[in-house]
This record gives sequence, structure tokens and C-alpha cells, in this order.
Amino acid sequence: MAIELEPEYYLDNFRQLTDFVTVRYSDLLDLDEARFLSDFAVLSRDAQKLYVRMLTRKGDVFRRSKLQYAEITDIDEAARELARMDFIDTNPSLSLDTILKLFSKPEITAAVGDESLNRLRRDELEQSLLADATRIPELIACVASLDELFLLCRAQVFDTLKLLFFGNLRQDMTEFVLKDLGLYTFAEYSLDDESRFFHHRDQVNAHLHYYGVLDQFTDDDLQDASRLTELIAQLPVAPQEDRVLRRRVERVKLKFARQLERLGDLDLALAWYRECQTPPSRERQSRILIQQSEIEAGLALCETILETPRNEEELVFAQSFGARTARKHKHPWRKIKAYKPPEYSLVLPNQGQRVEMAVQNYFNESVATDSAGDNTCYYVENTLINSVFGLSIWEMMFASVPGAFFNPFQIMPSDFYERDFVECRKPLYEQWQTRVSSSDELSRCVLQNYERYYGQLNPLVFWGNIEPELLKTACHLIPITDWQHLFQRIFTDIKHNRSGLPDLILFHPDGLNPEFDSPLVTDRSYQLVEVKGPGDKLQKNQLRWMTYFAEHDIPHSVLNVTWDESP
DNA sequence: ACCTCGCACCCAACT
DNA sequence: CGCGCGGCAG
DNA sequence: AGTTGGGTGCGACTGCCGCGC
Ligand SMILES: [Mn+2]
Ligand SMILES: [Mn+2]
Repeated sequence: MAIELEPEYYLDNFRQLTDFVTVRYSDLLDLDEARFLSDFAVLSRDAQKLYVRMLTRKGDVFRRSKLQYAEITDIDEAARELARMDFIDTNPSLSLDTILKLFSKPEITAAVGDESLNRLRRDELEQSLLADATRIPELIACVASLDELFLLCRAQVFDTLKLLFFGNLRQDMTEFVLKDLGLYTFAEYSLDDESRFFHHRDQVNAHLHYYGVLDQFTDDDLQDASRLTELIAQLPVAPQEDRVLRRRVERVKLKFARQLERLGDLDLALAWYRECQTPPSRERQSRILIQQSEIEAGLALCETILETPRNEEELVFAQSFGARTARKHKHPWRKIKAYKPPEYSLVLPNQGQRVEMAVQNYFNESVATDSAGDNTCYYVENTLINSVFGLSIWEMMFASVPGAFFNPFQIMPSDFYERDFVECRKPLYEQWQTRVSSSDELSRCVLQNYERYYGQLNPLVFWGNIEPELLKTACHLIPITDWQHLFQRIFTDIKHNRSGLPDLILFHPDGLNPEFDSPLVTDRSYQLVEVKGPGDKLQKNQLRWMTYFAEHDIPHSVLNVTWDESP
């Protein structure tokens, strides 16, 4: 399905972006931004096209010969016009370093006239040319004369416009293309002219400030504790009401603090963790304290977590790490026994396939034929349960709620992972509850939404893994009370409980033959099986799900597979 | 896929 | 020469 | 020796082309 784009698609996309910003945010624009828009509007079409082409390419300096676009009638004339209007500089003063990056090795050595330089690696070549400061002006003139060089100007203004449009700087103009090519289909949601992500200029500036700090960050900084500290200190202080910015800033702080830990700067890491509320901040603090032999403080923090856990993972951490540490240092501790799921093992011939597939095939060839023949095993991991959940809450997810949607390329509402997602959609939640009150209702709703929304992006719905047949089977063979329990746990923390579901699901409407020699559940119509190959072990999120399964009588087990390597 | 998810592989500490 | 990587385009 | 916990690292429309080694 090769979809052709209009020859000037990129200019059209740029216009869509600027129109969107103009309609919603004219009151937040500063003078530079307003000038940018009005100057751009009076450019010739050729000039507009060339400028947008340059904007969407990497870097800000370009060689004339590398700008070849058939759909632009006269590139040189367009460039002159852009220069007159200050959109580009056709005679920029650039450092030798910058200029060298634009040319290939053979071009540089030929221009310099020293073939012996060919033996050097690219980075060595640059080093050697930059080494002699007295030769630099001469070399700049020499290399730069190989081609006309254009410097892109006012690109920061466009960054601000993109930020206003998307609400972030992670997305870019490729969203338009991917959508138009049919690679992405977004769900329908209402985006009226009043849907705004930003409400004050100060807020825009704070977000720009945040991305400015990220921009300064390079991979080398990860090895430099003082540099990391400097960067964290520069991050903006997000106001209480800007939840998105708070989330973003906090994530970066956690990441940098974690890196300070790796670099061995535990005190600094601790100090920055203390500035953060979100997990795993307190977990890391506790670990550091214990590492520093601050046993009392470390255990006290575990106690605090036990009293006010921010999420289940943090709670489980405090229970197990607290108990282990207390035992080791002979402190009293009220220990809670960790759940051990039923486990059994199986030896299979190694045919080079994924271990989950090997087990699925094994089940389909043996256990599945156990009774009437309606038994089947699917390798679904998170996809089945999340998809059924996602299809069932579709209307709630894309409902019009203030602040939830603000750009045309969202795959979910901005508050989807927030604690109060349900609270903010109470009436729809109550409707949803009636829809999941019986197997027939659930099945009807899920299959209907499958047809209605097929292919539309949704972080919970995995279109490639679910067929109506499977959905129907699952809705009927997993009892509605089990579905309600599964949904309930996902709703309590969508972000974290979307994952960790077992690899396989077995359906057996008439149960299984109890003679079958394994701890498989025999008296239920389905069961979930987590497969573990050699060397693998239950992940934390998998164990949390299994603990919950045990509490709610959801049939489950862990199957350890070893390979039979004998010929 | 608002930079994840599950697994593979490694290491250290414990039993 | 062939391979892997990254930029670019649609 | 074997187990357990913890850490890190890896992939992500596709297809083409120039570059570096
Ligand atoms: Mn798995
Ligand atoms: Mn598994």
C-alpha cells in the first residue's frame, strides 16, 4: 500500500503547524515569533519550501550542493530571498571545526593539498588540522571555498512553535508524514480551538528552559559527576500545577541521580534523590544508606515506605529489602512472606525457536488434544488482557476531558497514567462498569469496538496480536469475575500494571484430564502460564501479578524449561 | 508507544 | 572491496 | 555448588545512499 504524498507535502505540514499555533496561541507569542510568522507568510513559495527543507534536516549549516530539490524551481534565488529576510545567512562566519564536518575526507585532503593526511582516521585528520592555531584562518578559507555555505537562522523560533503545537519536543514533523502514509492512524478525539496545553508565557518559557538543559546534555556528561550536578541544578523548578513539567523534570533528576550513584558519588546522589517524590527515589535512598552503613536510617526509610507506599513495587521492595537488611544486622522486623507461585519443569528438544513458542507448540500438540479438541494455547504475554481492557474502555480513554488532548498526534490522553484518571471520568467509568457486568456484555462490547476502531493507535491495544476469534474465546472462557479483578488491578496503576502478565494462556472449556502429570490447573476453563527458559527468572512485575492471581483465584503457574541437547 | 518491556548475561553475596 | 552506520526521504 | 538479588544491555515504518574504515 504505497501511498503517494503531495509534492509539497512538507510545506503543507508546516502550514498546518503554524496555523494551529496561530489559532490557539497568538496571545502567548513573543515579538520574534510573531515576526517569524508574518515574515514567512510573505516569502515566495520557493523560499518557503527551501527554508522548511532546511528546518527538517539535521544541523544548521548546509552546503549549497547538498540542497537538491526537484520541486524547488530556483534554489539560488530562493536562498538570496531567505538571506534578505534573515531566515538564512549565506555568508556565515564559521569555525574550522564546523566547516570540516561538512566535507568528506577526500575533499578536505585535496583542498589542503596534502595527500599524506589520507592515512589518518577521520577524527585524527580533524585534530591535526585544528592543532596549529596559526594556520586556521588559511584552512577555513581554503576548505570553505569548496562550496557555498548556508547557515539556518531563526530555528529556535521554530522550536518554540513546535513546542506550542505538540506540547513537547519529542515529536516532530515526521508525525505528519507517518500519519499521511497510513503507517499510523490516530484515534478520534475532540480538539477544539480552546484545547490548550499552555496557558501562560511563563509556562512556555519553563518548558523551553527544560529542553534547553536537555539540549546541553551529551553522552560524555554521564561520566562526569560535577557536570551532572551542574545540569540537575539548572533544571527549572516546575510549579505545582504544571504536572507534566514536574513529571519530566523529576524523571531527569532520577536518571542523573542514578548515574551519580554509578559514578560512586553516593552523597550527591542521595541529595538529589531527596528532591524527588516518585519511585524509585526512596528505594534508591534506602539502598544507598545501607551501603553507607546507615542501617537505622535505611530501615527507617523502609518503614516510611511501608506506611505510605507510592506504588506496589515500592511496597514490595520495602518488605523484602527491609526484611533482608534487618536480619543481616539483627534488627527486629515484621516480615511478610513473599508469595511462591506453583512451579514445575519440562524438558523440550531445542529446535532453535523461542522457548515460549516451543512450549506453546508442545501444549497445542499434547494437552490441547486432551479432551473434545477445543483446547488451545496462545502466546500473548501482555497483549490479550491489555487489548480486551483497552477495547472495553475506548470511549472513556478518548473522552473529551479538559486538558487531556491538545495536539492531533496523541495516542492517549495526557493524564492516562495519572492517579486520578478514573476520578476525572466518573460517569463514563460507571457506564463501563455496567458493560463489564457479564461475559456476553463484555464480549459484545469488545468485538464491536474491535470492528469500529480497528488499526487506531492505542497503547493498550495490540492489533497485530488479537483476532476476533481469540477475543471471543477469552471473553467467554475467562469468567467475568476474573476479568473484573484483572481490570481492577490495571486501573489502580495503569502505567505499571500493564506489564508483567504471563507468556501463555491455555483455554480448555471442559477442563483438563487430571491424570496429566503436572501442576496444571484441571478444574478451570483457562489458565495462565509463565515460561522460564534456562537462566531466566520471574521479574518483579510478574511476581506481583502472580501474588494478585493467588489472592483472587486466577489459575496460574510458572513452567521452567530446560533443553534436551541429546541427538 | 509520553525513552518502555522482557529476556540474556554478568557479578557478588548468601545458603 | 564489503560491511555497518547514520542521514534523509516518503 | 547452587540460589538469590541486583545491575546492564539490547531492540524499535522501510529503503536508499554516502561515508568511513
Ligand atoms: Mn515473556
Ligand atoms: Mn517468560
